[in-house]
Amino acid sequence: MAAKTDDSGPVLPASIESAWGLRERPPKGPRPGMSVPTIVDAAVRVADADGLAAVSMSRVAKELGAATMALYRYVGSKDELLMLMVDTGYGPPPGPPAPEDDWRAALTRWAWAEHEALRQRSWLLHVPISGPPITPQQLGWMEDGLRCLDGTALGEGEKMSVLLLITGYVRNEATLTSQVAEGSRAAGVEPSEMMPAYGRLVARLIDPARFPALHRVLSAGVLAQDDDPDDEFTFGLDRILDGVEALIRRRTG
Amino acid sequence: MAAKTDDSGPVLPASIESAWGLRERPPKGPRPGMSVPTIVDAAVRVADADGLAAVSMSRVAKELGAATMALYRYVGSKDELLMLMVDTGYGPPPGPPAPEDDWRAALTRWAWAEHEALRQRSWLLHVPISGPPITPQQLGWMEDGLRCLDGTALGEGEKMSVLLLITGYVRNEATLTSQVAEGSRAAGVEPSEMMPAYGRLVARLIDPARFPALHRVLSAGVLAQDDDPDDEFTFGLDRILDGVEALIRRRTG
DNA sequence: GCTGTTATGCGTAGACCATACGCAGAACTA
DNA sequence: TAGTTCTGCGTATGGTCTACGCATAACAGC
Repeated sequence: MAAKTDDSGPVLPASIESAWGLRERPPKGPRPGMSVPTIVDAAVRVADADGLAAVSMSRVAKELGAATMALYRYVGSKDELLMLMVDTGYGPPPGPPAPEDDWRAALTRWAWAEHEALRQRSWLLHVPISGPPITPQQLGWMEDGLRCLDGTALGEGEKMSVLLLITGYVRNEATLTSQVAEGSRAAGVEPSEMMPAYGRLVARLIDPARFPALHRVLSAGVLAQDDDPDDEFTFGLDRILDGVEALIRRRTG
Repeated sequence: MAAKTDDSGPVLPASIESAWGLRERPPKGPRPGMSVPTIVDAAVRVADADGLAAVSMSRVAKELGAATMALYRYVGSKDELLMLMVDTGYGPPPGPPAPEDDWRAALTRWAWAEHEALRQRSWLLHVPISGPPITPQQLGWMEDGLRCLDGTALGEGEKMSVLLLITGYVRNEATLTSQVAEGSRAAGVEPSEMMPAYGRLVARLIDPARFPALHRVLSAGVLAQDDDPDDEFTFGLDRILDGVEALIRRRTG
């Protein structure tokens, strides 16, 4: 009752509304010298080049040859800019599933597409997300994911839950992978030597009597050689899809 | 070959080494007026009260009646302090699995324990984690998790992968839940009205022809009533454990 | 063509932030 | 007692976001 909830729901930031094509420009006043997409593209360029930490309002403005405060005519806050950066950073959604794919193949392809987007733009993982997706492309990804489950016997709520489960997994796995990469760059170590070095460090720290299971894992050489991160990704994804498959079979049969 | 890798592996920050009980204090000089645990506790207190964003070096120092720069004698940087905050924020690990529990019950209990820790201290989710765990309690959680899989036919590497899968899921689910809570607080909306409001907003934005699957989900009223977040958590966890169970059966049989 | 309205570009300034550096003094060793 | 070493912390630098307000440009209506 506190907020305006007549039929419009929560208030949408102006820049997001314009991303949906709502809200046309009033004809008065001087022509804008920039546009929201221009600013977002510049911010994405900065993040691509120097990481998310380099994205400051002044840096983005410099990229455009504009003054810092000029940006605030287009985006309401830095957080709003970040949300729009995420939207364009993911890129266009992967498209509907191929007709010859069953739900599992389609969902696998979808997960790999998100994985690839996050691999190319690892700064996406560092953007603090502050709510469910409301930008056009983000919802486009959701749409394409939901379509993968179209033919199945799952309820609509279950489809959504499954998608949430998978996108969460993809994000998480990508986060771990990029942390290894960034850590190795920061420490000046070969990426292939990162996990082995971590294994040696933990082995040196822990007392085998207090950490028997961990000690056993390390003794088995689990972290000693660098595994292909893609194998790790496939492993977890297949476990989850096995679980989803079990549910679908139960609903079908 | 670039870094010092004789037998010590990567260099450990001083405050972390002292958390493991290594590195005793040299006997010279004035007695320290504070200690690392004192500082970390104060920082945790600030985060508990006002969120992670309120944790600045000056705020923590004020909490202790000390000067800002005094903290830097104990922790090398704010990031180091954050790492130590996470270690104590999680609290002690849940302990080894109960003898009467099978792996699935044990792992479920472990996941709920982490879920609960993250629910009580949602600022833990906002700490940018910058690498695999190296602090004592963090590795303690890992140890207790690995023990849940002790009797199974999984390989050591598979146990680690399963644990990574589950802890990632728990974190992800907790993140989503806390975002809803924080969003409702920020918007001044009842938490139970948050997801329905989101559903109405998305329904208003999307064109049913371009987003048919999404439209169908919303029409089915998926977001209309607020589901119990615990049910959502249980759903995803059971899917993952079903997948793990399938793997264990394959390895056993 | 003139006037009023409105939107833009952006300069200034305030309130934070992390942290590099260096100095005064305390507590130990020899 | 002299020398060494470590603590506490004041000062200063360079960065952040953004509130506010002013000059100006472009349109609408008369």
